[in-house]
Amino acid sequence: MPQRRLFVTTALPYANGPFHIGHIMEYIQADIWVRFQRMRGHEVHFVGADDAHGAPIMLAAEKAGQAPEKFVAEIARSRKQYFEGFHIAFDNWHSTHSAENTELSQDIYRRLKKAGLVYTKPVEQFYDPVKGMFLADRYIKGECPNCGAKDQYGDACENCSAAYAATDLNNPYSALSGAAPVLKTSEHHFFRLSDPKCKAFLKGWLEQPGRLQSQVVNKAKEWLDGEGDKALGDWDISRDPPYFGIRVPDIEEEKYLYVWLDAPIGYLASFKNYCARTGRDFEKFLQDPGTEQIHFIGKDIIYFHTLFWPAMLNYAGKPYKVPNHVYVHGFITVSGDKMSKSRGTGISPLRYLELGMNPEWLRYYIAAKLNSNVEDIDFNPEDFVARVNSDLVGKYINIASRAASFISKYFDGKLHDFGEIAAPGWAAAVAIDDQISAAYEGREFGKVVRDVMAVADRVNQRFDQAKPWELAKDPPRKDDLHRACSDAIHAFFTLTVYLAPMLPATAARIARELFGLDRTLSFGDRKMRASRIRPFKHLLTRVDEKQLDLLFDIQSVPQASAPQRHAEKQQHATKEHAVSDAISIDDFNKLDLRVAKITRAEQVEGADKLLKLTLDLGGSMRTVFAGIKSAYDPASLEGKLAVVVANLAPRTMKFGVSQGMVLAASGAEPGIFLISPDTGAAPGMRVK
RNA sequence: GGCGAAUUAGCUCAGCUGGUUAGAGCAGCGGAAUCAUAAUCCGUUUGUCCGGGGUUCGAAUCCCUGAUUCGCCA
Repeated sequence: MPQRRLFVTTALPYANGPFHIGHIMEYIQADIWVRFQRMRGHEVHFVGADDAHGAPIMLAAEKAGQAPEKFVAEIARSRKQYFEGFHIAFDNWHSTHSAENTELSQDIYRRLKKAGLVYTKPVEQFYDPVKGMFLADRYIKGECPNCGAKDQYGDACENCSAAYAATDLNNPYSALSGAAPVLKTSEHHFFRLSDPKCKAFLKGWLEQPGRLQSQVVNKAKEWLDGEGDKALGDWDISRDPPYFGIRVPDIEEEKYLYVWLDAPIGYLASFKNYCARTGRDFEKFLQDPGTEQIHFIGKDIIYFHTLFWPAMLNYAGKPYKVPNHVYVHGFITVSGDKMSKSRGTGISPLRYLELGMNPEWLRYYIAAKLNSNVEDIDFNPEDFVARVNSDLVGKYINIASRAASFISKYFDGKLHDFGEIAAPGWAAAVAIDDQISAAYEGREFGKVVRDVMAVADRVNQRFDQAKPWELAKDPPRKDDLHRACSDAIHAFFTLTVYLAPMLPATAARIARELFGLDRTLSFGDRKMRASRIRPFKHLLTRVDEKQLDLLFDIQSVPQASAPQRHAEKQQHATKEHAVSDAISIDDFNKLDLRVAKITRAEQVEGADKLLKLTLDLGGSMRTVFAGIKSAYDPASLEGKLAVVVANLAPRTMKFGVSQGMVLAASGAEPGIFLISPDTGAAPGMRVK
């Protein structure tokens, strides 16, 4: 199989807020695909960036009392914790507000102009005389010209659902300043998308077999082939100041490129930044005919990615290349409801992590529901619990769990060598390799999951039929025991290879800790049969339904600013107590750190940061106040293990005496994370 | 209002270009087992394949029509 060179991106998130579950779903989808391609030995470069420009960000920054540069930089800083938290392995993360993007965007603009596809014409638009800026439709309100309803937006009436132009509104006013807008004319730059050669190119591009999903082709052709007032129009690509964006080059007047022009160019900017960082030749790479440029996007931005984007790239010419594929996914709903930030529904990815929920549960669940269609998928809590607990833990992990103990106990970890013989469980697993591979390639992750679980079922069945627990009591049949258990372990390894793109961390642990493999898994490993294993350790816990209750308990979602404040305070506290110079072991030994079990956790009346914890230190009980209210719901803490500084002098606080301190991690980014001992630790144990 | 997509067991979903009595997992029910993180195994129930027409020897699958939901456009 020839090696492929893949340049893969995910849609650029708008830098005006934190990630929501929809972003995470897209990243998980792309990441799984990318990891699979890497396991097949292909060369993959996977990049993303923040989409930092445009009026909404400019206004949001203004509202926050910040320069837009600073505003988007802060958003950018918050991204890392999501990628690390959900094992999303971008090679590079950049921003459209960057030198690379300015250079590339202006370059592409110039080339389009040179190709005769850019022209200017005057546009009359509402202007806010107080703010001193032109107003997009969404910033204009007024009375509906049809039914007279008040406070309607400039595009459609929420009351009678009539559609109209902003200029049709009666008594219009600016949603920003309240001032009556005036009509004002300015010169705008347009991209001649309606040019016949442009449309002909797009038609050819769209219809290239295998390039796009058929549903996407149909949608795009609807726009492309529109007639009359639905005909494809030219694209307004400039904005007047004030605007946070990239200057239109080579003109005297101050004008900016529309954010949607420079946004997709951010894919290339991020990649260029990455090339510079890793010593690659950006232009050479793009021009290599073998390079495949692939974009993962959501269905809401098909328009931009199937019309504007390929046309821009095509007419900009070399070194730019048109996308090879645009892979579109649907939205994620939660219990059937459309996600809505304003209503506070949906799942907060950060909260998911803060609750200590395993990111691979979510990766697996999303994978199990994804296919190659543009369909919405639903996050259903009961379904989530069932899939993770039954499939992942009950079927798949259980194979290793039940077979490994015999191997360790009776065979000193050595596995049976089947030689040329294809043991049945392992053979069944290896036999589906082509369909697994094809399903991954075609983004049919749900099929991967179904196929893998079908084999897991069969392996469990065989294991039951062999009755190893009886064989173990019958010394003459020890060889049968060895075969049955070894076959199960071999099959388990093959299934682990198949699931590795979805469960990268668990697969890596299995490879390392169970099979002693000190390298990353490749798809070629599917046929490998190890000669021995190490003792089995707990691999994956089950989902506790209580965690889901907390995940959906909107009331207790930490306010965005609260963790931040706390983190600042923590840093402060660290400074106060910091031992800046090296310390001796004796100094360290002064600390009496103990494992403690949180037996009770309660809200403290009147305290906005504290929770009152009752700790079991293995015999003695303590009361400790911890400043973790912003990050933890009391109910989620009960029963958990923590680490406590047991010999800290008691301190009288407003709400009582605190007899120690619970250790937690926090950094510049929001979030507080309790330090918890690994499974097996018991209350009272000393931590050293 | 126009165009398009979706609608299959309690839940989540498979069912490719029409072909025998419509499938899986989970949940439910009855049993077995006790190696395994109460996991596993065996057996078993459930469907007007959204409604109604039509094409066909034969339709969940094609056509028409209605309902609901969701998009895109106006």
